[in-house]
Amino acid sequence: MDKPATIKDIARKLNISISTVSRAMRNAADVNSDTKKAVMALSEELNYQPNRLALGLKQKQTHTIGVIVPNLDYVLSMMVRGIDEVALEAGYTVMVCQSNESFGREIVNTRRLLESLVDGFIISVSSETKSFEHFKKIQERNIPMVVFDRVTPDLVAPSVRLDNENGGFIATEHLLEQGYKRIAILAGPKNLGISNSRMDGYLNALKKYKIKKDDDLIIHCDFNQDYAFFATQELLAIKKRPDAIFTISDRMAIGAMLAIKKKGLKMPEDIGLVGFNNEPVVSLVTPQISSVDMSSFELGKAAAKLFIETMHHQEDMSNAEQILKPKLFIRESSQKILPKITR
Amino acid sequence: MDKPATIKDIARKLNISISTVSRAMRNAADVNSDTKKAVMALSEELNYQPNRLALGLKQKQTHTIGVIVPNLDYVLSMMVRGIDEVALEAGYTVMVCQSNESFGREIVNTRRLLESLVDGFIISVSSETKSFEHFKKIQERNIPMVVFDRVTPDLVAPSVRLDNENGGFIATEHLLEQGYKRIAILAGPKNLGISNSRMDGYLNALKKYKIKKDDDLIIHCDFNQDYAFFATQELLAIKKRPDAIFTISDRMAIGAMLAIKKKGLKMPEDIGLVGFNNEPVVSLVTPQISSVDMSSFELGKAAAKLFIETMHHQEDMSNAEQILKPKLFIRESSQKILPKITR
DNA sequence: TTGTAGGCGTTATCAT
DNA sequence: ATGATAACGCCTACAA
Repeated sequence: MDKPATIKDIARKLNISISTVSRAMRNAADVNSDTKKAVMALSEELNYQPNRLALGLKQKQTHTIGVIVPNLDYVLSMMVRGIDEVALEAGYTVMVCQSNESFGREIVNTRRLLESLVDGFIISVSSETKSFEHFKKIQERNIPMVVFDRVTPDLVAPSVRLDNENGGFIATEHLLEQGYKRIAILAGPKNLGISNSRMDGYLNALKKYKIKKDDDLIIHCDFNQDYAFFATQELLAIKKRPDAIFTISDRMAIGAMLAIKKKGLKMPEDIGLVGFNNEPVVSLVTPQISSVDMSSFELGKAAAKLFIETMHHQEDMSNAEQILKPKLFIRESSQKILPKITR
Repeated sequence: MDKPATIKDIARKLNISISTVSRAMRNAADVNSDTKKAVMALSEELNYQPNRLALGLKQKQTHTIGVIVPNLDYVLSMMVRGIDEVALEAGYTVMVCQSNESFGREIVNTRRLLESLVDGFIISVSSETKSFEHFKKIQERNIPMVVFDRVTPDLVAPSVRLDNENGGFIATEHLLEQGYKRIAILAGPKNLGISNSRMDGYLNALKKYKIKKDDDLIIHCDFNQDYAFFATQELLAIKKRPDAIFTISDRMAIGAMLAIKKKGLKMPEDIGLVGFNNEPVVSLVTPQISSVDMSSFELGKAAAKLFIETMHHQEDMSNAEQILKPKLFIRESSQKILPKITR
């Protein structure tokens, strides 16, 4: 009972040829229904399962999509679920690899998946990645590739992402509308497009409201609660401290919140706070934190759909770009002015 | 530049035989260093990458581990990271599939991975799964398989899990020690071993403290915040309401907390609450929720290590069982009696 | 040290 | 309707 049955075994036992069995399996048109039945019965009995490696080797496609993500936090695991959903539907198996935000791991993952002859890639790049040669190798081979979420201009490929600039803008504009004047931003690593875009949105909002940007209020730190905590402590220590903080992730917002509480400041009265991602946790903490929502699950689905389109179209789709609109969820941490009730 | 270079291409260009190239690649002992150099140079130039399918087909092993998990929530994604870590180290690629808590998806995933000739499986079973035939097929083929986290007696295999019974016990005992008398439990689906074990621990603790179990206080509900919310509302509505609740997950604890707050009850004074998993969120909410910790990352690593052992050992390891000890983190939600300060 | 040939499990082409 | 055969990319006896 050890090694799997092959069509060869079936052919031998049935005294017919391999090719007939092969045809019967995929119930091709021109095969006697009796032999077909016999083949089916025996393959059932022997618990036959096709060998995907052989198949892949032969047809040069594996019906597998390689997905590379920097981690599996709340947002990304939702996206992966979305990808999975659509891919499965379309008959693809998904192979998920985590780069762990490491450039090296990303390269290894890419190579392995390439060697495994995946039919294509859906990628969100690691925060450490500054060179894109490993991904360009994919493109040189003409293998379909879609990037999602963390998109970068250095990598020209069909992409699905949030309108991060707009996300940064609406978050900041909201704070301005609430009357906050000195708004700080906790941004991510400098090379990360997602971070820069959100910051651009922040800067545009300031500009619109004719507020000069103050470099003291712009902090780059790791995507991480602890860093955000310390960064916020520093922010709160400067002479003219900010009266609001926009963080480009909820994790960071949590860190900021803790630092604010520790300092004894009240939200939204003393200081406003807006995060990004709208993870469930933000409505569980006190005060509830306002946050920019992207619907991660939908974004994942969109990425997979775009991928499948890319597969089927012959033309170059490298500038297909799908941009989802963010939505701000306003909560206690930033709502200084209560909405008027009109009647 | 389209299709990948093969050793055949290299052989042809170098006017040597395929086997020589093959040997040179894996720098076998008996190959002229000049030809070796030439091969290396050319393979570099052609950007040669071995074809894993061909390799796998030939050697009947793919250096790939199939991992099947019910979802990618906080706990499981930490475990997957642990698995990934160890597997990568050992030269394995990990293929993660989510069953989405669906029996059907689990079967499909298993079949696909089997067809892909993964070298083995590391599995956490879906909550919906009551029949295990699909997994037994793996074992019939003598393919190594380790189950982790969600382990069940219906599936005999090497396993790594938390001592869930003990987890339930220490949580409940803690509540009893704090003076709570009517302790309810929000358990998971009835067929889920992880849930039953935690409940056993709960029952044992009651027994130890000579408290009769009260079926009104034992609720089975989905692993889910909303269900827990409603279940708790019902619990709080009965005439002799519980004065403490133990939930077998933190998600459920959150749901319970919300219901408790809504009812206007105070933790820990009016009612005690203990969760399970010790996810970061429990120390962010107010009050902070006590929770039983399992170190998910370590558990994942242990699972992968056990898997690799299983691979290398010839003997049957099906009753290898590794059980990690849980640890209770006591927080505001259950600490009625403040610890005495001794001097 | 290098080459030849057969085979891994499957499909596809061409016969029959 | 069915069979024989070559091929996919690689490895491995065995032979030279």
